[in-house]
Amino acid sequence: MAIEKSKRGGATLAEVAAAAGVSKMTASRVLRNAPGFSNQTRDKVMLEVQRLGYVPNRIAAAFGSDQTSTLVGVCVPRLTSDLFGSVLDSIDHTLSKFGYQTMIGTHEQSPEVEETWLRAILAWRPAGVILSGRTHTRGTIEILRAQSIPVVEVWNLNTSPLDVSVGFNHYDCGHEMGSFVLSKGYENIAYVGAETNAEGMGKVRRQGFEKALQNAKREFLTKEILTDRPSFYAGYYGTENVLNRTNDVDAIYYQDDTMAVGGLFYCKSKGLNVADDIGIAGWGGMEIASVLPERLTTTIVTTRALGKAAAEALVARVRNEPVQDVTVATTRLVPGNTI
Amino acid sequence: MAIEKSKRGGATLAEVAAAAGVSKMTASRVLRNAPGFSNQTRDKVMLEVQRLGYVPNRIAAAFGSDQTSTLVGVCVPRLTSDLFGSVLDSIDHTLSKFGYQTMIGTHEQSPEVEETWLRAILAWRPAGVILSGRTHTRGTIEILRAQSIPVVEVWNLNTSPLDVSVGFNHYDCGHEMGSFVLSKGYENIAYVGAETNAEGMGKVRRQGFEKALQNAKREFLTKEILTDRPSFYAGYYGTENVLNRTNDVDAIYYQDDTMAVGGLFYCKSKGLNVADDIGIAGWGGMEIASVLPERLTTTIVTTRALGKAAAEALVARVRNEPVQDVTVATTRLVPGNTI
DNA sequence: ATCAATTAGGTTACCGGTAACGTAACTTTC
DNA sequence: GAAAGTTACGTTACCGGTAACCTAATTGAT
Repeated sequence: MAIEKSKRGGATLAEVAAAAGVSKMTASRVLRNAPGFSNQTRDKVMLEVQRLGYVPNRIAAAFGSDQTSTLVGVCVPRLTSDLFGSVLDSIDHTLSKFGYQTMIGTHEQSPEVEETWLRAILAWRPAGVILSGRTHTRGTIEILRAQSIPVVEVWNLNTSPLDVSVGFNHYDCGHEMGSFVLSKGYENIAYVGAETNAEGMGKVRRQGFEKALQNAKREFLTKEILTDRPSFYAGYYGTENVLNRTNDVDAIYYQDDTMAVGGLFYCKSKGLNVADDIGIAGWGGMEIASVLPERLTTTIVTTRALGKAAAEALVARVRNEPVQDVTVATTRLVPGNTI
Repeated sequence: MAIEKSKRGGATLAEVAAAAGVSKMTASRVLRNAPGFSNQTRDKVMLEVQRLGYVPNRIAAAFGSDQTSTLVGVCVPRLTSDLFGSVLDSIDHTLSKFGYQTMIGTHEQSPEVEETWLRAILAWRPAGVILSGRTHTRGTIEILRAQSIPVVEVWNLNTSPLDVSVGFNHYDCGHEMGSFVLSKGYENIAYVGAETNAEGMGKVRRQGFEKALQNAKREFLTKEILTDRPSFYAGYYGTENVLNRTNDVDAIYYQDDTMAVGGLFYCKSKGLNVADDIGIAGWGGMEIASVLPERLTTTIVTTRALGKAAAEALVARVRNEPVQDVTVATTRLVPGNTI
């Protein structure tokens, strides 16, 4: 049974008000729980709302009020990632708890795609936007400034954010892991990552790691950065490339845990003894690690807390409440037995 | 540098029109590429659009036209799943190509949560909604019917859909896998799954599998259905429970590949010889399988094609073009060496 | 050359709420 | 007990586009 499309919707607020014997304005106040009506009036109005099956019209509401909606635009690199998925899920849950609706977009690390998305989203006069790009185009920055709209930059920690930033300190994550790997006696360390359109935060972690190497008068023996999105297979393949290139590598730092796990399986398939023959370190604390025989050395990140903090910061900005400019979400290096 | 919030936005269409020396209506026609203007006029208008940095106001547009927006609501079980993430990503890409914006929600298999989400979304007068719930509340069905809005039910194949259905035939997936596992000589088969609020489509696959067992005068030796969302560890733990319960099991059918992989690692950790001692079959064709030493026997599903088909079906419904009521997305049993 | 069809515009009214303001009845305060 | 709030409404105007309708000029066909 197909439902036919009809332009005319259901009851309007005016009809509800008329049926309840009050003015449109009073009915509006009841529905928004704005002050200025009695309990008796509320009951009358709500009865008619029920009886007529009134569905509020947020388009008209957004139009008629202050020209901003309860929509929030959220743009993440991609949806097929447990990490970003978890952040987005947490953002959406938190926002909806505050009465906002989430409009999504993906940019695959391309600032240009982010700008295109932003232009489309701004036409909806969102209450605010949450971005996750590492860098933004000049156009993105200009239109955000012109629209003077609350912006939360999430995922990466931006010390001079457009507006508010909630993120992980990727540099420190890399640096801490670099120091840790070195402290375990590894000397010839490679990096394996994957980037599609532009550099994501994996690069920053790599730079942090490199800094730790520099402090020990060392550098990456080799770097393998595939033109691909991070995945198990990308880690597998990248490791194959690295190990075919040189036999001297004794440890690999991976862009994230999916790639690390892929690399782990490549090493095992070649009969290498993980940790002894080759050390493996990842980032992200992904769930797969919980079932592997090896305990993966990685950095656990609090994605749900990050999403919640980002959404709460945005709501606070929208409400003109004081907000901390920069919030660091916690990360924790967890030594396993792969390093 | 924080951006201050201001209520007054930028230029309006009237200002653009005045600057270009035409009427509002003509400017509107240019921007929507509606017929009725000359090239010369378009150039004049577009010049002012650029110069004034005009951002179209879709809220006003939706309000002033036919009371439906270019918003589409999409509600999936959860965002932390490669499978659902991939479907959502594909839906979003396809919709945005057609000029629609995606508003998301998650229901965690709870029809009541889906209804709550739907009520909030309908206030935005979306062009249509895409649902993924296996069942809907009476309220959901009633308000969808009352609003007479295009609805695409996705993921599961619904032979009597509310409106349009695009999905996998989960029952056949299960039945096919059941027949396959039996054909390989396995006799004492267990099922391991995970459900949170309510039964998802895993149950339907299980029923299909059970039908195949019944045809061979058999049944599941035991079923382990955890109160959890499917995950690697849930599969690991569920397998532990099953194998602790009985020694007779010679194969396990899992709700999906994440659980199957978790189970695979449990079996290996106990020194079991996969395929010989215990067969393992999953569903979903998830990427992790590409790096495992074992080739997982599973059913590959075309999530991107599913999302694209669902979005295209929705757009066609919105445009009142003919749409097939029920579309089956392809699935393919891929024999590996774990069965 | 004349009439019909097409093209390029303009005019008017309206969508469904909400902000701002006004007002009458009731309550509190000194 | 009168002035000063407070409460519970109603009235008016307006948000920024678009549909529907109308007009004048141009083009095409017979």
